Amino acid sequence: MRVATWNVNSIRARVDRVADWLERADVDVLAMQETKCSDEQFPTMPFLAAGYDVVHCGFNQWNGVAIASRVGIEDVAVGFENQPTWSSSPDVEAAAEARALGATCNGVRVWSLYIPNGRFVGSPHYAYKLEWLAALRDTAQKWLADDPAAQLALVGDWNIAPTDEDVWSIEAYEGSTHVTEPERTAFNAILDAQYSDVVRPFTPGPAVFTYWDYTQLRFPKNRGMRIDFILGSPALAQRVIHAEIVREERKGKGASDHAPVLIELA
DNA sequence: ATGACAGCGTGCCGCTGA
Repeated sequence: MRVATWNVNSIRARVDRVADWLERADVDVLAMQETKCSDEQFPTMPFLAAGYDVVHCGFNQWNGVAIASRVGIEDVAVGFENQPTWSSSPDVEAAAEARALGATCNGVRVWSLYIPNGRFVGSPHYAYKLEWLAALRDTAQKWLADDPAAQLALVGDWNIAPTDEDVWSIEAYEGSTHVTEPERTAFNAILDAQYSDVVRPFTPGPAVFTYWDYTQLRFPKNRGMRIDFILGSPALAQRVIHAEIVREERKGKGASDHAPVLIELA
């Protein structure tokens, strides 16, 4: 079974490209992030036409997560237990954002995750990011405590570069989000909860990235960041026989600024 | 060739992204 994650940066702007890649890459399950639309606006038809069922969680033009599968989608969960809430302004009541969607596909529990960006160090959004990661860690730890043999995949855009090798220049990110010690500690806490990065062993660095800014020729110069990850529970991790970052999909006009990340399970 | 931001709506600027 082939499972992938991709921050698509608007599904409406890229649905043909995504559906085309699903078929070409022989993907069974794709978790998407940053669909940037409501459930009503989500383009379901191209997925159905390609042979995939799809579930989506989106409230407005921000965030948005989805899972497409051609091997079944069961027990869909919108958000996770104790997922922190966010309010965009003082007159708007805080609510859970469209950043987490879970579904079981052919025995694998997949969570499509879009971790908050953090904006700038010390901002309310940065505190929210750290809270969000801590809550995810606690809940994900419970999932494994309840069933140590569970096949769990926590996949998506983590908005963290866990090591200095995961950015094209650590100097360029000095003082920025994504590389700070608290963010890295929060990410490592999930690894400590027995989830492992199942892609890195197949795609060692340095200079191996999943995201490249649209500006300043960052992609052709390979000045990117590794921030999209597939973290697997022990039972899932031991099934991984291949993994890759599909740089080809970052090329050309109309590409997302992220590349898909793909694993193959025995 | 991989090539000098992109997508969205309260829309033609401002916000978000990282």
